[in-house]
Amino acid sequence: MRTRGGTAALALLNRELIDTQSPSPLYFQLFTVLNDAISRGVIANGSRMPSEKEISDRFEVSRITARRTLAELAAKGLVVRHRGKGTFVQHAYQPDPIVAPLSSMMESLGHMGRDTTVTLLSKRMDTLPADLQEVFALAADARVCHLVRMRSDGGRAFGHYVSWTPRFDASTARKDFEARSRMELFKAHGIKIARVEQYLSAEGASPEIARALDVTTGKPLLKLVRFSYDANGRLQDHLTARYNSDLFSYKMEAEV
Amino acid sequence: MRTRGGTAALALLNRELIDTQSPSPLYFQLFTVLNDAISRGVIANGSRMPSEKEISDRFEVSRITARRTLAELAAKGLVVRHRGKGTFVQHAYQPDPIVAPLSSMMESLGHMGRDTTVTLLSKRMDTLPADLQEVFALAADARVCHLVRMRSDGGRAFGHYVSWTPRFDASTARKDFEARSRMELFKAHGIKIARVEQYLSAEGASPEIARALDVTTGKPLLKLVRFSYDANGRLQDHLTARYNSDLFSYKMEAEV
DNA sequence: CTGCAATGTATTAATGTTAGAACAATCAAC
DNA sequence: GTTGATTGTTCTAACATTAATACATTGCAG
Repeated sequence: MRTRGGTAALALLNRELIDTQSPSPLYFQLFTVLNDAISRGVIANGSRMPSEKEISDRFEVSRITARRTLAELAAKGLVVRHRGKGTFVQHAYQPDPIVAPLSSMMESLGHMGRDTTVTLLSKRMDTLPADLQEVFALAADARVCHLVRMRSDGGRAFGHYVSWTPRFDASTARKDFEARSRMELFKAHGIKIARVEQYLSAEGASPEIARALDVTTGKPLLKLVRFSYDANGRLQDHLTARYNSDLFSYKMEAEV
Repeated sequence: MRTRGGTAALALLNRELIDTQSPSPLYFQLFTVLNDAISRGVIANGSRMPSEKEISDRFEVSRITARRTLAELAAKGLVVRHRGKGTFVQHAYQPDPIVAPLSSMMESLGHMGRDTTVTLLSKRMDTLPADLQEVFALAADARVCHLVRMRSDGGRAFGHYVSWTPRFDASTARKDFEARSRMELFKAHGIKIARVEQYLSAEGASPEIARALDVTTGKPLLKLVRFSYDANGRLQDHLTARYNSDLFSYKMEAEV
């Protein structure tokens, strides 16, 4: 589906990707473009980056801007620079992005032949945010189990989950949330999910989520919102997942 | 699924949404936040915006920055400002975002009870970009039908499509591409699609696509890439769709 | 009319971004 | 060694962003 490290692919990195009219600094736009290209493997690990002059010519920016861009990449550790030699990608490289089947429950990340781990970032009983109170049809002061989790692959976080589950209580151990699947936890709490509704969209990373996923604020993320209902049509769980789409994408296959 | 114009929803617009450390100007981050809030109806049409002072307090920015933000919104025509009175949302309001079923072919936008129209932006026979040459397994100099289309609802563009279809030729009229469904066109050209593969991810709007969809450059878009194969497993069509997720999202429902 | 809230205007200042230019230092190829 | 390419350093300059402060103008409630 995609080439890796081909010089031809570099041709796709052109002037069209940055916008002189945008209020966002040029060096930062360029940084975003090259950062993504490196972390997706479009520019192969170990290969030479375009020189300051090449960048300044190709993207029609000053050498100052090209230089600043490479300096930011170097500061982030994605490239190393050597006077007289050039700039080289040095990137703890990750394998192909994870492609998950968009199945109904999608808690089946295990069977992708990839070991992913879950980290519990926060767990507390709290009142629902205003926009969820009506969909849960609970009292405004009801305390609901609120989880923030993160899913990683090879030490690199690619998914961020925020969930609200009224029937979960404070008793469940932290380890259970990390080790046991969500479906197991539902079952353990006597919750039977009969129907799920999922919405897919895109959203820029908020500062908090950007920190968790180690991306820049505002980076486009794939967003999934899932409502899980029991047999009585009662909402039992609300999940908002956000994925770094450099590392993760959903796949759907169908015979027609 | 979402509240509209509730004052409670305004509480979600807080300091957490902007990032002082980001190289992107504060006024522009704030503009993005408020722009999205307005165009999604979180701040209702006709309602009063927070005053310069309220914004400057809530987001912890100077009045200058708050002012600049409101000025940008006014310049874009989303709000009107009156000295002594305040700033008011004046927005040709669109109804609820389109929610499309994520079915295998998804050319069935018609049955959402919404009239959407397709505009052909460009049609030409051209050579494939480097990254597609290998997946199509065609000669580098082969000329393939390249379409750029746009889908709108009520005059507002929400989807942008780029497609490559070797079997399409120059003979098909522009009107056919706008009026007839993609499946009909496939059939008319003797193409039988047997299997599709779709990938969902997120991507920032490039300057070109930002213009077409009337959004700011870099705005997170929902991206769908579809490979359509015939019964022989031969790739017959490649489609890249990008959606403004303020106006459009995919929905999946499943009984468990 | 008065007072308050809101936007409009102006000034000053610190800091960041972008560009252009010149020169130094390093490396590799010849 | 010489040459060319590349990064490193140092200037100048123009412009944008952000903040703090003060004051003017308008609309409205009392």
